Amino acid sequence: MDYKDLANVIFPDVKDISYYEEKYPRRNLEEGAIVTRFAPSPTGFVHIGGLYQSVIAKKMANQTGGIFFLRIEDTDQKREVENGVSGIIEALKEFGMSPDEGMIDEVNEKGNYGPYKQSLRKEIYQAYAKYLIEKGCAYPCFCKSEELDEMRQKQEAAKERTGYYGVWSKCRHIPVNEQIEKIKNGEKYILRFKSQGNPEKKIKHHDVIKGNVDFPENDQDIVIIKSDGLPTYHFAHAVDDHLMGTTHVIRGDEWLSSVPLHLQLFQTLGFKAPKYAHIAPIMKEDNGAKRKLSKRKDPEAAVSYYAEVGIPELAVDEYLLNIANSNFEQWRKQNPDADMEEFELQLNKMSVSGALFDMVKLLDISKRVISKYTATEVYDKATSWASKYDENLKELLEKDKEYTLQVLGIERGNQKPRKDIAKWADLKENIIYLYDEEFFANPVSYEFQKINDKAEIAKIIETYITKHFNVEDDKETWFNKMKDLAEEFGYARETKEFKQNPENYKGHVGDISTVIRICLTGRANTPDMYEIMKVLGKESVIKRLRYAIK
RNA sequence: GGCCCCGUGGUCAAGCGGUUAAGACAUCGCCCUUUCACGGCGGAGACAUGGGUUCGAUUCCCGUCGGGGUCACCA
Repeated sequence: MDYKDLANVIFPDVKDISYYEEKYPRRNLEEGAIVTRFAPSPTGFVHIGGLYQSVIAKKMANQTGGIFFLRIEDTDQKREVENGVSGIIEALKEFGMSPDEGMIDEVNEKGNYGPYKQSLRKEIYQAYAKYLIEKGCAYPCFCKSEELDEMRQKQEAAKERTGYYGVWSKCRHIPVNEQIEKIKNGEKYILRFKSQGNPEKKIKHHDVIKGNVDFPENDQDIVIIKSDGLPTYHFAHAVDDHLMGTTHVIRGDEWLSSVPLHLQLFQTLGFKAPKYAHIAPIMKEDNGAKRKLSKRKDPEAAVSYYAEVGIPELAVDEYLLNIANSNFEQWRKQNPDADMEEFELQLNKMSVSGALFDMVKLLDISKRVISKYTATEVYDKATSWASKYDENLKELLEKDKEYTLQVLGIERGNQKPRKDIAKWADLKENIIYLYDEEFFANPVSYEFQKINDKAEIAKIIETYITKHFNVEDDKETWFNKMKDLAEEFGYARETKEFKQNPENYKGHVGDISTVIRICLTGRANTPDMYEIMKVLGKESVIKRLRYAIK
């Protein structure tokens, strides 16, 4: 009885690995092309950190003429969620991170290296597990979980390293014929890797992001095939990334300490190891302590949150890119209109430690992104957001599309577009007063500022309406009339004049225009009033002004 | 606790033996402006700490402190 017999008892029916080696030939890509992937569990939930990884992975693949693929890691049935795969695919799509290969919906996929869902690759893993058994590099372990727990407790009590290794790995030393006998007797078992590592020795590893990291060699006989016949993450990672031709494993840095194990796995399987790029997580400050953005505690951890509040996907992508390479913002400043794709991301410039998530900065980026949109783009994007999250806004926008486009076009498209909308959820408050029905239906109470004498205000307004106001005026004329009005009431035509000789005036043109602004809009702060009057039109302007002083 | 990683302004970060220690966001002031937003200019604000090494350390080494990760039949 030898390893070969053992292997045949355990996996009588699986194919030889040569079958898979031929079925999935090396990819024929140019030198330097990066093949990488996003490999989430199908929980239906995409964490901002997952998006972050995808942004980086996709960018690296695109930049080098490589491939970015999506692999679903569903080897833990306990975590299975209904429609978990499509949720991920949809999210990636929204953020422009659709993969080149992999799952395209709940059941279908594209690409020649599939299946891209691990539960469908069971016999592939088993073939390689069989290969390891034959080589004497893997063995069945009959320990029960209670035994394992007990062992761990002993180790802890003795202040020894925990785990299945060295003298603790009792099943490792069971003779082959006994192993076969136990299996034939129906004893339950799982498969473990027979580690050849020596923790006294160090391995040198160069991580693309973290740089040089030295670890003790791995000597843990980790589980490779679980009792349900599915592989553990570690084993699946080695087999899949080998077969799928992954050149760079870009993943969260919680995996960094598994590198010695993974390297060992690749080596004993006879695979060429990929390069590793371990990404620091996005953190959040919590009572003075730092922790990863948490799915349970932090709404902004979910990628869906950004859609809900109406932050454009592009803004989120750019923010993430900015965390990845801080020189992105310099590049953006020099190339304000360039596509994000043109920026060249460098993995080795990434920070080795986790950045605190900065919503304020994201919103700042978002303001810039939105300020660049045309009125039509704002209309389309805002309407699509509103149709999901704000029916009232949707109605408002759609009631008179032409009018809305004018409203959205105020101070837009020029050299210095307004940067006052950070997210679609802010839009309604920003424009609602420009709609007459809303304006008259919900009169806001406001306070006049410098000029607050009712009679004086009425006189100013009446004079403006009868003597000066004309929607046909060009901006300069309009502006001069405002100054004329100021002068008539004893206010300086120019702010500067007033500042130089305040004793000569009751105030300056700004005080007069503020009166009109407040009467017209109910607000002290608005975009350019000339443009607003143009959009409102003659009738509305007069109606509003009269209404205010009646 | 063992192992590993990290510690530059409030935040993100350049710099990596000799710098007036960049820049962005936030903040404050001024300018621009009929208001606001934008934009422009300027201010305040940092090398965790103690020892070395060195002519000279933010940069190199060690300790301390602080932060993070990891030690599953989860990924």
